[in-house]
Amino acid sequence: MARRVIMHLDLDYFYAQCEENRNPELRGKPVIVCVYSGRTTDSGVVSTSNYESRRAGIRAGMPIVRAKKLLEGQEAKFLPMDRPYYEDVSQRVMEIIRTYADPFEEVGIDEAFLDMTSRTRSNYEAARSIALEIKTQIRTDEQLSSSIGVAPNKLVAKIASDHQKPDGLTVVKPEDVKGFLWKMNVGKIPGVGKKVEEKLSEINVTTVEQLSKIQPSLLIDYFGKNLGGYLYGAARGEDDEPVKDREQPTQFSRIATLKQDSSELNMIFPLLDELAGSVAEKLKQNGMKCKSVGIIAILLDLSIHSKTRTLDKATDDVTVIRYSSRMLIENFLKTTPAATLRRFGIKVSNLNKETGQMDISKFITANK
DNA sequence: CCCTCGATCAC
DNA sequence: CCTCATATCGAGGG
Repeated sequence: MARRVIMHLDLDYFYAQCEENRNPELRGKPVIVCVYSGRTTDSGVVSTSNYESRRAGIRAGMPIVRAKKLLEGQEAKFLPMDRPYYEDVSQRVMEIIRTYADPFEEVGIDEAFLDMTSRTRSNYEAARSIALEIKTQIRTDEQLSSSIGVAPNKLVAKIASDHQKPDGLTVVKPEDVKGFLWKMNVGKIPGVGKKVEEKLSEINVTTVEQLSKIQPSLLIDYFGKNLGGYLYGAARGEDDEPVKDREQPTQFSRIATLKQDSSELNMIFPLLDELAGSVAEKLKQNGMKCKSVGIIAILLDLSIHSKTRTLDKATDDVTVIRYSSRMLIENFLKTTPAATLRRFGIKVSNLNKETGQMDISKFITANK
């Protein structure tokens, strides 16, 4: 197997950039795309903001109220998220870049991995010029800036695309991987979030270099076989994950915030019905059926609880989803008397495309 | 092996 | 002050 050339592409401040394109008046001003929860006029959080906003300290996940304070006196634009619109734009961009790679893997709405090995015959300079070509085409066709990382694997490519943003291009050749990662904070490693970072700092590991000095047995003890093994390789810039062509989604979920905290079924049911309709529609759009239906309850203290039930028969019927969800939340409230809900959600999983799918798996099982 | 549930990540 | 969507893993129970 030839040494791989993997590319990771990330559309810069995607939602906010889409909004700037839709309304060029916004350019140059702080633009903040928000998820409004609908409780009070400004309840909710920041989803994405442009760089004018980030300069003022705005970050994703920040309460809208706080963002407004940071931008007091400035002509900032706070906009509600318009997911369908961004999905349209995303789809067009993905169609463009898909043509550049053999295996191509969409990751979320604004990211993708491309395996460029065969197209570049493992040549990094060839990869660099294709990366520039891709960036140019996305800018020309969709007026979007993007950042690209090129490296020997997905792990390093992803870190590289994040390295110089916005409008960046970072190429990390195999011989440069160590130097590139060495001084980085472990938090830069995908999969290392707040919790893992905290746990690592307990054993005095904050940089990739320090992580690379830890015995694999200790990492596995600490994080389990899977994550421990991954971290051991990650510290060395090693990662074997293949770029895989997009598979079918395995779950759909919808979650929303109640207008008022409540533990009353009558208050929850209208929202439940709406969510059930939404996931059922999503199933039908995709020509899929679900074998499991679940609910998600987020309580006053923001603790998250979930209940799932597997059905006898796969369905895309809104009534089945509605009644399964009703039963699950009813049961949850019965068995958790103190529970007061802040948010509520429905998740369908165990998705199948074909109706005959079950028979095939039975056939395989029977023949083992 | 399958199911359920909570935790974590990261968008 | 605290949104929303998806994937993955480990543990526990069967």
